[in-house]
Amino acid sequence: MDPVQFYKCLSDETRLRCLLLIQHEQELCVCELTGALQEIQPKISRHLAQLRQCEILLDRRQGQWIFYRMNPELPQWAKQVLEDTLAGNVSFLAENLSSLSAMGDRPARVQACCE
Amino acid sequence: MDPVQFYKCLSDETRLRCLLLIQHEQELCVCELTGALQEIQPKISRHLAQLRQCEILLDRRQGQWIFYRMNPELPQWAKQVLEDTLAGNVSFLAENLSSLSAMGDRPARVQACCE
DNA sequence: TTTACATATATGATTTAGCATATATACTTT
DNA sequence: AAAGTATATATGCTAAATCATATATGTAAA
Repeated sequence: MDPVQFYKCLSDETRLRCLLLIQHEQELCVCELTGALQEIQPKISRHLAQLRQCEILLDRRQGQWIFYRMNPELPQWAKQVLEDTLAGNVSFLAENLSSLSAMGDRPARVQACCE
Repeated sequence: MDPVQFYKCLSDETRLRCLLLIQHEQELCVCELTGALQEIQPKISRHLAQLRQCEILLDRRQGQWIFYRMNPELPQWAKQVLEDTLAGNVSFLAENLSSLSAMGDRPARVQACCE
Protein backbone atom coordinates (compact mmCIF):
# COMPACT_ATOMS: atom_id res chain seq x y z
CA MET A 1 0.00 0.00 0.00
CA ASP A 2 1.64 3.18 -1.22
CA PRO A 3 1.26 5.76 1.56
CA VAL A 4 0.58 8.59 -0.90
CA GLN A 5 -2.25 6.67 -2.51
CA PHE A 6 -3.56 5.75 0.92
CA TYR A 7 -3.65 9.37 2.05
CA LYS A 8 -5.22 10.53 -1.21
CA CYS A 9 -8.07 8.22 -0.27
CA LEU A 10 -8.42 9.81 3.17
CA SER A 11 -8.16 13.36 1.87
CA ASP A 12 -11.74 13.70 0.66
CA GLU A 13 -14.48 14.46 3.15
CA THR A 14 -16.96 11.96 1.74
CA ARG A 15 -14.42 9.15 1.67
CA LEU A 16 -13.05 9.91 5.12
CA ARG A 17 -16.52 9.90 6.65
CA CYS A 18 -17.37 6.61 4.94
CA LEU A 19 -14.16 5.01 6.12
CA LEU A 20 -14.50 6.13 9.71
CA LEU A 21 -18.15 5.12 9.84
CA ILE A 22 -17.27 1.67 8.55
CA GLN A 23 -14.41 1.53 11.03
CA HIS A 24 -16.91 2.36 13.75
CA GLU A 25 -19.72 0.05 12.62
CA GLN A 26 -17.65 -2.83 11.18
CA GLU A 27 -19.78 -3.04 8.04
CA LEU A 28 -22.27 -0.79 6.27
CA CYS A 29 -24.18 -0.97 3.01
CA VAL A 30 -24.40 1.77 0.42
CA CYS A 31 -27.87 2.89 1.44
CA GLU A 32 -26.81 3.20 5.08
CA LEU A 33 -23.85 5.35 4.10
CA THR A 34 -26.08 7.39 1.82
CA GLY A 35 -28.42 8.01 4.75
CA ALA A 36 -25.66 8.69 7.27
CA LEU A 37 -23.96 11.25 5.03
CA GLN A 38 -27.13 12.58 3.45
CA GLU A 39 -25.58 12.50 0.02
CA ILE A 40 -26.90 11.14 -3.26
CA GLN A 41 -26.27 7.49 -4.02
CA PRO A 42 -24.01 7.83 -7.11
CA LYS A 43 -21.69 10.09 -5.17
CA ILE A 44 -21.32 7.56 -2.35
CA SER A 45 -20.99 4.67 -4.77
CA ARG A 46 -18.28 6.35 -6.75
CA HIS A 47 -16.16 7.02 -3.67
CA LEU A 48 -16.68 3.49 -2.38
CA ALA A 49 -15.55 2.16 -5.76
CA GLN A 50 -12.33 4.11 -5.36
CA LEU A 51 -11.74 2.75 -1.86
CA ARG A 52 -12.42 -0.75 -3.15
CA GLN A 53 -10.03 -0.34 -6.09
CA CYS A 54 -7.30 0.80 -3.68
CA GLU A 55 -8.02 -2.30 -1.59
CA ILE A 56 -8.81 -0.36 1.54
CA LEU A 57 -12.35 -1.74 1.55
CA LEU A 58 -13.85 -5.08 0.58
CA ASP A 59 -17.43 -5.57 -0.51
CA ARG A 60 -19.87 -8.45 -0.40
CA ARG A 61 -23.35 -8.78 -1.78
CA GLN A 62 -26.16 -9.97 0.45
CA GLY A 63 -29.39 -10.05 -1.50
CA GLN A 64 -30.03 -6.61 -2.91
CA TRP A 65 -27.52 -4.95 -0.61
CA ILE A 66 -23.80 -4.53 -0.97
CA PHE A 67 -21.91 -4.26 2.28
CA TYR A 68 -18.53 -2.62 2.63
CA ARG A 69 -15.99 -3.44 5.31
CA MET A 70 -12.31 -2.82 6.00
CA ASN A 71 -9.90 -5.05 4.16
CA PRO A 72 -8.30 -7.16 6.90
CA GLU A 73 -5.13 -7.39 4.79
CA LEU A 74 -4.48 -3.69 5.10
CA PRO A 75 -0.93 -3.12 6.39
CA GLN A 76 -0.71 -2.74 10.14
CA TRP A 77 0.40 0.90 10.01
CA ALA A 78 -2.64 1.79 7.91
CA LYS A 79 -5.03 0.01 10.28
CA GLN A 80 -3.38 1.87 13.13
CA VAL A 81 -3.79 5.19 11.35
CA LEU A 82 -7.50 4.59 10.85
CA GLU A 83 -7.94 3.55 14.47
CA ASP A 84 -6.08 6.59 15.76
CA THR A 85 -8.07 8.86 13.48
CA LEU A 86 -11.37 7.45 14.63
CA ALA A 87 -10.40 7.63 18.29
CA GLY A 88 -9.27 11.25 17.96
CA ASN A 89 -12.24 12.48 15.94
CA VAL A 90 -15.45 11.03 17.33
CA SER A 91 -17.17 14.41 17.23
CA PHE A 92 -16.42 14.65 13.51
CA LEU A 93 -18.83 11.73 13.01
CA ALA A 94 -21.50 12.70 15.52
CA GLU A 95 -24.04 13.96 13.00
CA ASN A 96 -23.50 11.02 10.68
CA LEU A 97 -23.97 8.50 13.46
CA SER A 98 -27.15 10.18 14.52
CA SER A 99 -28.49 10.23 10.94
CA LEU A 100 -27.58 6.59 10.70
CA SER A 101 -29.47 5.54 13.78
CA ALA A 102 -32.44 7.65 12.68
CA MET A 103 -32.77 5.60 9.48
CA GLY A 104 -35.91 3.54 9.61
CA ASP A 105 -35.25 1.27 6.65
CA ARG A 106 -31.84 -0.22 7.31
CA PRO A 107 -31.32 -3.78 6.13
CA ALA A 108 -31.28 -6.51 8.74
CA ARG A 109 -27.86 -8.10 8.60
CA VAL A 110 -27.85 -11.88 8.97
CA GLN A 111 -25.14 -13.22 11.18
CA ALA A 112 -23.40 -15.63 8.81
CA CYS A 113 -22.89 -18.84 10.72
CA CYS A 114 -19.52 -19.96 9.37
CA GLU A 115 -17.37 -16.85 9.00
CA MET B 1 -7.13 20.28 13.33
CA ASP B 2 -9.72 19.22 10.77
CA PRO B 3 -8.91 15.64 9.74
CA VAL B 4 -9.78 16.28 6.09
CA GLN B 5 -7.41 19.22 5.92
CA PHE B 6 -4.76 17.19 7.71
CA TYR B 7 -5.03 14.33 5.21
CA LYS B 8 -5.04 16.70 2.24
CA CYS B 9 -1.63 17.77 3.50
CA LEU B 10 -0.37 14.19 3.59
CA SER B 11 -1.83 13.27 0.22
CA ASP B 12 0.86 14.83 -1.92
CA GLU B 13 4.10 12.94 -2.46
CA THR B 14 6.36 15.96 -1.97
CA ARG B 15 4.63 16.99 1.24
CA LEU B 16 4.52 13.48 2.66
CA ARG B 17 8.22 12.94 2.03
CA CYS B 18 9.05 16.30 3.63
CA LEU B 19 6.93 15.54 6.67
CA LEU B 20 8.34 12.07 7.22
CA LEU B 21 11.90 13.27 6.72
CA ILE B 22 11.36 16.00 9.30
CA GLN B 23 9.72 13.46 11.61
CA HIS B 24 12.81 11.31 11.18
CA GLU B 25 15.43 14.07 11.50
CA GLN B 26 13.67 16.39 13.99
CA GLU B 27 14.46 19.49 11.97
CA LEU B 28 15.55 20.23 8.40
CA CYS B 29 16.09 23.38 6.39
CA VAL B 30 14.75 24.06 2.92
CA CYS B 31 18.00 23.34 1.15
CA GLU B 32 18.35 20.00 2.91
CA LEU B 33 14.85 19.00 1.84
CA THR B 34 15.57 20.24 -1.67
CA GLY B 35 18.64 18.00 -1.76
CA ALA B 36 16.96 15.01 -0.16
CA LEU B 37 14.03 15.08 -2.58
CA GLN B 38 16.01 16.32 -5.57
CA GLU B 39 13.35 18.83 -6.44
CA ILE B 40 13.61 22.50 -7.30
CA GLN B 41 13.56 24.96 -4.41
CA PRO B 42 10.32 26.85 -5.19
CA LYS B 43 8.45 23.57 -5.28
CA ILE B 44 9.71 22.56 -1.84
CA SER B 45 9.16 26.03 -0.42
CA ARG B 46 5.60 26.20 -1.57
CA HIS B 47 4.69 22.85 -0.04
CA LEU B 48 6.40 23.79 3.22
CA ALA B 49 4.40 27.03 3.25
CA GLN B 50 1.22 25.01 3.05
CA LEU B 51 2.27 22.75 5.91
CA ARG B 52 3.15 25.82 7.94
CA GLN B 53 -0.18 27.50 7.20
CA CYS B 54 -2.01 24.37 8.36
CA GLU B 55 0.09 24.49 11.54
CA ILE B 56 1.54 21.05 11.03
CA LEU B 57 5.04 22.53 10.83
CA LEU B 58 6.77 25.43 12.57
CA ASP B 59 9.72 27.33 11.16
CA ARG B 60 12.58 29.30 12.62
CA ARG B 61 15.28 31.32 10.97
CA GLN B 62 18.90 30.71 11.78
CA GLY B 63 21.12 32.99 9.74
CA GLN B 64 20.31 32.47 6.09
CA TRP B 65 18.56 29.19 6.71
CA ILE B 66 15.01 28.47 7.68
CA PHE B 67 14.49 25.28 9.60
CA TYR B 68 11.21 23.41 9.73
CA ARG B 69 10.09 21.14 12.54
CA MET B 70 6.87 19.47 13.69
CA ASN B 71 4.49 21.67 15.62
CA PRO B 72 4.50 20.21 19.15
CA GLU B 73 0.90 21.40 19.59
CA LEU B 74 -0.38 19.03 16.93
CA PRO B 75 -3.23 16.93 18.36
CA GLN B 76 -2.14 13.63 19.78
CA TRP B 77 -3.96 11.55 17.17
CA ALA B 78 -2.18 13.41 14.38
CA LYS B 79 1.22 12.93 16.00
CA GLN B 80 0.41 9.26 16.36
CA VAL B 81 -0.57 9.01 12.70
CA LEU B 82 2.72 10.52 11.59
CA GLU B 83 4.68 8.22 13.88
CA ASP B 84 2.83 5.14 12.66
CA THR B 85 3.32 6.20 9.06
CA LEU B 86 7.02 6.71 9.48
CA ALA B 87 7.46 3.41 11.32
CA GLY B 88 5.56 1.50 8.65
CA ASN B 89 7.25 3.11 5.65
CA VAL B 90 10.97 3.40 6.25
CA SER B 91 11.77 2.03 2.81
CA PHE B 92 9.66 4.78 1.24
CA LEU B 93 12.28 7.26 2.49
CA ALA B 94 15.41 5.24 1.82
CA GLU B 95 16.51 7.13 -1.26
CA ASN B 96 15.78 10.52 0.29
CA LEU B 97 17.77 9.71 3.40
CA SER B 98 20.70 8.59 1.32
CA SER B 99 20.56 11.76 -0.82
CA LEU B 100 20.43 13.75 2.39
CA SER B 101 23.50 12.18 3.90
CA ALA B 102 25.31 12.56 0.58
CA MET B 103 24.85 16.35 0.70
CA GLY B 104 28.21 17.99 1.23
CA ASP B 105 27.01 21.49 2.03
CA ARG B 106 24.50 21.10 4.82
CA PRO B 107 24.33 23.93 7.35
CA ALA B 108 25.81 23.35 10.77
CA ARG B 109 23.05 23.61 13.34
CA VAL B 110 24.01 25.37 16.58
CA GLN B 111 22.82 23.70 19.74
CA ALA B 112 20.90 26.52 21.41
CA CYS B 113 21.94 26.56 25.06
CA CYS B 114 18.65 27.45 26.75
CA GLU B 115 15.91 25.60 24.89
C1' DT C 1 -41.63 -3.50 -11.63
C1' DT C 2 -39.35 -1.73 -7.68
C1' DT C 3 -35.18 -1.34 -4.91
C1' DA C 4 -30.22 -1.21 -4.53
C1' DC C 5 -26.20 -0.21 -6.62
C1' DA C 6 -22.71 0.91 -10.42
C1' DT C 7 -20.83 3.58 -14.04
C1' DA C 8 -20.34 6.75 -18.25
C1' DT C 9 -20.08 11.30 -19.62
C1' DA C 10 -19.71 16.13 -19.28
C1' DT C 11 -18.51 19.96 -16.69
C1' DG C 12 -16.68 22.70 -13.13
C1' DA C 13 -13.39 23.26 -9.33
C1' DT C 14 -9.13 22.52 -7.08
C1' DT C 15 -4.35 21.46 -7.15
C1' DT C 16 0.22 21.38 -8.89
C1' DA C 17 4.29 22.79 -11.44
C1' DG C 18 7.52 25.92 -13.29
C1' DC C 19 9.34 30.19 -14.28
C1' DA C 20 10.44 34.66 -12.98
C1' DT C 21 11.28 37.58 -9.47
C1' DA C 22 11.38 39.60 -4.75
C1' DT C 23 13.40 39.70 -0.05
C1' DA C 24 16.55 38.85 3.63
C1' DT C 25 20.85 37.59 5.33
C1' DA C 26 25.81 36.86 4.76
C1' DC C 27 30.12 37.74 2.66
C1' DT C 28 33.65 40.73 0.34
C1' DT C 29 35.79 44.63 -1.10
C1' DT C 30 36.80 49.24 -0.73
C1' DA D 1 30.76 51.73 7.15
C1' DA D 2 29.01 51.48 2.33
C1' DA D 3 28.31 49.06 -1.85
C1' DG D 4 28.15 45.25 -4.42
C1' DT D 5 27.64 40.18 -4.80
C1' DA D 6 26.22 35.58 -3.48
C1' DT D 7 23.18 32.40 -1.08
C1' DA D 8 18.76 30.92 0.97
C1' DT D 9 14.05 31.25 0.84
C1' DA D 10 9.37 32.97 -0.51
C1' DT D 11 5.81 34.19 -3.65
C1' DG D 12 3.03 36.07 -7.93
C1' DC D 13 1.51 34.34 -12.05
C1' DT D 14 -0.19 31.09 -15.47
C1' DA D 15 -0.72 26.70 -17.90
C1' DA D 16 -1.63 21.99 -17.20
C1' DA D 17 -3.25 18.22 -14.76
C1' DT D 18 -6.11 16.11 -11.48
C1' DC D 19 -10.25 15.53 -8.97
C1' DA D 20 -15.20 15.93 -7.69
C1' DT D 21 -20.00 16.48 -8.90
C1' DA D 22 -24.40 15.88 -11.23
C1' DT D 23 -27.23 13.80 -14.45
C1' DA D 24 -28.51 10.04 -16.98
C1' DT D 25 -28.54 5.38 -17.66
C1' DG D 26 -27.34 0.43 -16.94
C1' DT D 27 -27.45 -4.07 -14.19
C1' DA D 28 -28.89 -7.34 -10.78
C1' DA D 29 -31.80 -9.08 -7.32
C1' DA D 30 -36.43 -9.45 -5.09
